[in-house]
Amino acid sequence: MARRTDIAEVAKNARVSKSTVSRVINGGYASAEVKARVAKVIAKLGYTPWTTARNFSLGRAGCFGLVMEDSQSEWITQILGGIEEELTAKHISLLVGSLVLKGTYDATTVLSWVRERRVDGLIFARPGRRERTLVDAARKAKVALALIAPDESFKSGAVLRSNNADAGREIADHLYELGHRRIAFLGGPKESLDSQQRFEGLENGLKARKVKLAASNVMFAPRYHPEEGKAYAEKWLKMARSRAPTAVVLANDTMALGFMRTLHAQGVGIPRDVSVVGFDDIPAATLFWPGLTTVRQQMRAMGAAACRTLLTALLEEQPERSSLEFPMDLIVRQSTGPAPTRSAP
Amino acid sequence: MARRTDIAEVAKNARVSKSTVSRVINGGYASAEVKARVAKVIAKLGYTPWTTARNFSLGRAGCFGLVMEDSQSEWITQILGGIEEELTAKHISLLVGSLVLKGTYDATTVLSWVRERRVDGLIFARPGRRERTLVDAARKAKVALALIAPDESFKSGAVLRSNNADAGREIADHLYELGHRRIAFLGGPKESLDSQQRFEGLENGLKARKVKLAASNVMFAPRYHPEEGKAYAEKWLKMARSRAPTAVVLANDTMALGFMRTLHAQGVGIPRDVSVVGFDDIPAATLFWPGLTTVRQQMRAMGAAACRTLLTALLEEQPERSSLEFPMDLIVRQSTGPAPTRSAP
DNA sequence: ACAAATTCTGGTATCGGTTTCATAAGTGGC
DNA sequence: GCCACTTATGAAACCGATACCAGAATTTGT
Repeated sequence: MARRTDIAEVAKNARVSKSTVSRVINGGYASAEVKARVAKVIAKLGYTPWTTARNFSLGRAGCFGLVMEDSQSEWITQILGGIEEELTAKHISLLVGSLVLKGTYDATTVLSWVRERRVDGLIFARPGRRERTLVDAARKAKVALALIAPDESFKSGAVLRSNNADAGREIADHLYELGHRRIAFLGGPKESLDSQQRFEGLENGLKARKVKLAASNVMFAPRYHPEEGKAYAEKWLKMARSRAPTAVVLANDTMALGFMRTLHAQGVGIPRDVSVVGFDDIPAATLFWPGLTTVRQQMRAMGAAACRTLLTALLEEQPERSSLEFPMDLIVRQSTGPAPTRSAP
Repeated sequence: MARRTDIAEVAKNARVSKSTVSRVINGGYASAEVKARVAKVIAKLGYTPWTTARNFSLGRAGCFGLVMEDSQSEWITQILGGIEEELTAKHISLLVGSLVLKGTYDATTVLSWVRERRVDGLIFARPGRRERTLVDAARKAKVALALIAPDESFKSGAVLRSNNADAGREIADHLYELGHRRIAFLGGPKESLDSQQRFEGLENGLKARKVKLAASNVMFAPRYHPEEGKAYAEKWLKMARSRAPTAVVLANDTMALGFMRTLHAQGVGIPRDVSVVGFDDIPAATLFWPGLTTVRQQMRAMGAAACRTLLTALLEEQPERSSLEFPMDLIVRQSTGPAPTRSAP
């Protein structure tokens, strides 16, 4: 088994020292003549530095870890797309680390990344409550952190978040302009900041239009789940048409789809009888009929930004400490339409 | 900045040599007394070997690479779940490698894993045509391979695949028992082996029941896409009810949902007027009304198996060379029902 | 023209593990 | 009680890159 060519072999062939070869590769002092000669030898031998050796020498891991919950995996494509983009663009090609799925809340993997592999940074993609202890542990271990989260209370690390409040306001405008005045909101768990912020945005947006959300039309479900949408749909069906909300905003798409699915099965027309708005723009949102009006998060951009902050922290040795807000994009599909005229038969 | 404790420090504290500490950790000769003493010191100092150094010394990368297409990302949760399971169970805790998404067919990342990082193995999750060149390149580079693919023509590496044919037959039985005799199949691209095998299974299953698939009821779409399902739905709507298939099998769920969505919008009842079966069991399959009857692949098990073969190849230094077939699970939901009675008004 | 600063280069130490080798101490067979 | 074999242990080499340092060559400044 022929050994792979190493830096010493290149040095020998180019009649220079290992140090010089290293400098040519990484950009230190080197005369034009030597640079050219070494480059030629490298090309001829097809030499590539061995990443592991380089990382070992530099005292790095050469990778970031990405942590996310199972249920968040809808976004993974986008987040990873953003990360890839950022890392391959850099001359220092760090490898995207790993990804953990914790069906059985298994923190050991993540902790082993920190303790044993000593990753150069951790990206938490939309950590839930259970992940908070992990985030704290990571912070204690002084790993560079980037959090894609609505939470502003994190005391260190970069925080990337979507502007839920603006999105809520935008939805308010959209619905108002369609003539809706009786609007309902079904949030996720009370502790979910996303849910809270989305609600507040909606409420403020409506308030600016002098529309009030009736307290009875504001609810919070214990979990983001289609069944919760279904439960609310059943409640909606029991209301007198003259009092039922003409538009319902649900804090995420799965709930919204559960809601629509149930109404649909009962012959309720969407948006004829009620308009529906979700959050997140999951793939299924387009597959449905009618297509779900929803709000998209710039996950790709957030993934890229997370990476960028970790990279600067790593290269410039300064702790990352920033907070960035990303606008959300309202995607109007067919599930929202003009409010039904009050005088129905 | 206090340096992390290294093996030398442990050795000093336990009054033994580095070699001995290493042996205690990795299981070489060591007297019971020494083992205990070293273990105690390790616990006291909270020592953990640095993965990068270990890998460097062993000449390994300590990670596998996972390659998949954007569009395949529906399965990522399951595949990764299986991989995680397998790796964390092993005492030799290899880190799950990375994941690439090639919106712009970017092979450089994967090739850099092989050339620079020198990954210990590559897992290709359902590689498409474009990935074939990558697979070939990887094979040429003599990296251990595990392919989650329907293709049996791969000459080396482990191949994990779903038993599409059996699934096709199972669907045939299911539909036959519901009374369906006029059945249609809409496949994916002609070159897609998955699609072919699914079709053949269905055809054979029906043949065994003496039911023939009319040639006009067998089509192959140029891509797996909801629009193709929609196009076929429009065709279906134009057929005379007495000649239109009473059940349609589509080669994947997105097409099936596109099909259902279009019919639904036109007031066609499912399964009252036509039964629908898909393949893959994507998350959206449950969100729809009616829920889509489909076939689930054991992605988790396949991910785990892929890992296992790579691990044995790595540890026992023998090239992996195997082929495993996994049964698929028919998930009956509401989109299939009794065939409509022939004598409709 | 000479000192100072800058550019260039090679030798050697270094990162933190594992592995080889030599040697020592037990262990068992006959 | 001697030889062969297994078990224990430490010293030193090693993996392949980068970093530091000293010295040589070149450029710059006055």
